[in-house]
Amino acid sequence: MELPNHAKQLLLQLNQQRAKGFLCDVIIVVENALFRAHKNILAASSIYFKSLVLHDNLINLDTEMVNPSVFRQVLDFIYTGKLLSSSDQSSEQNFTALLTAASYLQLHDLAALCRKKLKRSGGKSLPGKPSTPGPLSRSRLNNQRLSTSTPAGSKNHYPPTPSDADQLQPDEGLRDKLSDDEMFVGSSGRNGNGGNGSSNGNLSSGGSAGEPDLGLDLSKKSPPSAGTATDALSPHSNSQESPQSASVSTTNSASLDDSSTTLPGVDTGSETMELNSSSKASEETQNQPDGPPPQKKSRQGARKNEWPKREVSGLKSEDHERPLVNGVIVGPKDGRSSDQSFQCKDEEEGGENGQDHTDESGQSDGESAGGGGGTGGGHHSANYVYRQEGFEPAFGDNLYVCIPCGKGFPSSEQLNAHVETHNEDELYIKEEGGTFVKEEDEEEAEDLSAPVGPSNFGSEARPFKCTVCSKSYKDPATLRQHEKSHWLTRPFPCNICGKMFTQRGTMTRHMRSHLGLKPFACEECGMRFTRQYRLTEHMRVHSGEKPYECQLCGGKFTQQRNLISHLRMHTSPS
DNA sequence: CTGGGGAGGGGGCCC
DNA sequence: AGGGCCCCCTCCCCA
Repeated sequence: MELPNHAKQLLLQLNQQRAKGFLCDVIIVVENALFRAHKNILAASSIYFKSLVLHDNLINLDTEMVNPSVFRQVLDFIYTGKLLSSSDQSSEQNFTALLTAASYLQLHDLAALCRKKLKRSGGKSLPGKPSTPGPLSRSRLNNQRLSTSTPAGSKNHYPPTPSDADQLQPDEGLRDKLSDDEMFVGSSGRNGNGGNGSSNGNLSSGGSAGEPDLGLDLSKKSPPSAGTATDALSPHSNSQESPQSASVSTTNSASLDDSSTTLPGVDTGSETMELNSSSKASEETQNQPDGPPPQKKSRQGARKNEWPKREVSGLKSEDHERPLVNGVIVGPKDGRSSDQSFQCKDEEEGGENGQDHTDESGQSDGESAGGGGGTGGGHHSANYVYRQEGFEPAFGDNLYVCIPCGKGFPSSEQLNAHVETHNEDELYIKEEGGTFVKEEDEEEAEDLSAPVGPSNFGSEARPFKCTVCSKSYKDPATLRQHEKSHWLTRPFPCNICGKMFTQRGTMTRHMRSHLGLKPFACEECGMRFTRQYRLTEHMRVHSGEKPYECQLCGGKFTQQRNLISHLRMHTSPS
């Protein structure tokens, strides 16, 4: 007995899950676009992927071999077995680029399809038989981010394979959607212009039309100096428009059960080439032993100049021994900052209690930040859930659901507005009995650290007082911002690891750390930093300035934090 | 081996 | 939204 459509339905489900980022456990970085996927699927489609995903949760692909647009098609193909080419993609160049990418990624079936297509269209410029990436290219391909820079100008040309570069033109058709401003921030090509200008208000807005439909764009600003392709990754945190779902633009929030539809995002009228079930190239390869293990990341080697030391917090390859839950490495690492479990946006997934992270928070050092949890139990009565904004396009209408009343809203703003109509008390973390357990702890911590009482910082008028902790603020916006720290559910999730934040800015900053985006460069030594403040601190290393002095021993320090830790030495009992 | 200092990095939070 | 600062963790180096 055999279920006729089993495989197809399964794939459909997987693809829908990919669209939502559900259970995705690997991120593929192509230039500055991120794609999430499932390791199993990738490993099943290519031995090359198989070797990559074995040890890494973050994979950088060679931008000379594949560009985001092409990779999107590739990923679609992997998940659907169909080659979807819309009108602007069916050009010969596109197939050539696809063929190059397929060869590079050892997607033999896809390569065969492309070759067939090119042959049919009389293409004369077939790139040679796919030369599987040998050890040489492999090492170059994998984790390219480890190199401190990409060849200048590389951002501007796609494919050229080493051997057929002359035949492969940069595919304008592919690039048309990828405006430099939107997609490339601070690549090496921008050196010298100080780059900051591009205030690409990237938090994009883009919406539909030119939206590159590539994963996350985390553009921040052009780095002041030499950048790398990886630098270019930039936060685009406006996840609202973020096209994470791009590759499979689900047309509605069809639940996972809804398997009856054809894949959303399949452009009607687009040409579809389907993979023959008989093709077996990949099958053969799958049975081969694993390829060489992906290159190990250098670990703290030359610390000074190893710039993306921690490309992906929580997704570091060293972490692969720790349990992986929904794409996020969990479990104790340093006992403090273990990532929270990926919080699935799906309503289907257990009502979002996504409170898994409470456990994590509980383990963490009890930092005062509201921690989204720590109240124990991991379940709370009031729960306002914001859909992960980055995936908004994938869900259609009413993506943001207010759990208590079940109403859906099309935007976080509307949900926010709605949430405020509820009794305020519901917004706060309560125990069953309604006491603010965590907050009490927080209060203490804050009181201890605060030189003055929480309600009177300084002498200026602070008329806006928090009803929970009685801190007061000058303006209502700040108060509202603060009050979010008391909310049960943090409204800003990281699209990559699912960690939740109370402030959007913190989340976007966090996202940059995933991507190793370091826009601030030291002119003296070239060292790069994620934040201006860090650069400022760092510059004291060069200037020799040590503004922080210990009143007890006269010791001087370049950084305040080191003075503080020094002071602890004086005050500690031992 | 250990303790202290220097420094990179992350998150929280206020402005 | 972004800047700036605080706090914490961690790693490396060195005495």
